Amino acid sequence: MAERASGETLLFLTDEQLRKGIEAMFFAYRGFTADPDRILQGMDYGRAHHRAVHFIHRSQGTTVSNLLAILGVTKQSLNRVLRTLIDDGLVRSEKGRKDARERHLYLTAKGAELERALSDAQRARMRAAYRAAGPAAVAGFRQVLEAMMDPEMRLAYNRLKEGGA
Amino acid sequence: MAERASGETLLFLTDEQLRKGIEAMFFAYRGFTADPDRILQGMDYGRAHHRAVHFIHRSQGTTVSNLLAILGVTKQSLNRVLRTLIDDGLVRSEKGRKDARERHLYLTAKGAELERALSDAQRARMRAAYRAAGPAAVAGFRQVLEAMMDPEMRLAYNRLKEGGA
DNA sequence: GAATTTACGTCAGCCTTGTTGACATTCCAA
DNA sequence: TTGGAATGTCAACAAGGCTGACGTAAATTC
Repeated sequence: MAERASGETLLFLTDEQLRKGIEAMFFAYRGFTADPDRILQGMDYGRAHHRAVHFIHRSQGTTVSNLLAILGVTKQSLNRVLRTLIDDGLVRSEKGRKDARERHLYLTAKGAELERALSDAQRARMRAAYRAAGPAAVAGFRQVLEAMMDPEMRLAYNRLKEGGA
Repeated sequence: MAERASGETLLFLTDEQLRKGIEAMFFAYRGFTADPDRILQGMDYGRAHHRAVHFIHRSQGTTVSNLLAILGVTKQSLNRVLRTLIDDGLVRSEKGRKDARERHLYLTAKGAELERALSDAQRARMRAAYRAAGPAAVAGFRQVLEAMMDPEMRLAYNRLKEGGA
């Protein structure tokens, strides 16, 4: 607790400590997805739809290939999800003006409504966890998570962070 | 940064801050699973096998129903995974002595070998992240994750923590 | 202007991992 | 002895990944 946080000192990390962290990630991620999953079940949508809706909301007008890079799935997989969202009127797809090959994606009012329901639920849990742990813990939480990402994902993450409204 | 960590003060948490946390979880979890996934691909196993092997290693001699509770899947789903692991000689299943309905699960030498390969990879990433972030951040990381779990999962997590070698 | 590349959509088929429902067995406990 | 718990297993299905192949339109390059 009283040590330097700047990582110059090589920490002694036992396998035990690391294993606890691994299991914490596992169980916490379950909680992290539980509330949106509950909302989605019963609708014809799943976690994949949630992810698409989240990132389209985040970056209105983003292109398909950009979304592909962020989500890290194949275009066939994304397309299946996107098609249902478009057919159901949650997402609008627009030909690019500058480059007409690109499709720009937007949430419709209906899509924004679902996004709000999902993110409200997820934020509520995150808020409760943040409050329970306190601001210093939150800072550490974010630091460790960022350090755990693959470099490309860290880039994507930071691009999103900046772009934030 | 200079505030109390004990949660008495109600924090002001913007949707922006919370969203960043949500996205950090998403991208970090991808990194978290990436290395074991890479090892598993090519073998006949997947992430579900990893989880089973991990928790059997963790609690040698655990029963099927205990594993079921920890993993949060149906017995049919777990059984499929378990059967291949047993058939391939990675896991040994033993009738209980006290209660012969129960099956106690153990890793064989071969199973322990796979477990080691997987957890070495996962620990390496976790270790790097912990070192990069520093000990104070690590404490916060764990606090927030624990606060994010569902209560039953937190119980399971804590039971495992105590049981640790 | 022709050839190539890029962005996207789509069809078909496969795999893993989750689900529900039904049923059999074994065995503990009241 | 009888009900319920712990387990195994069969069948069927769905979500959401994947690969491979093909088509089209538009941009870019030669």
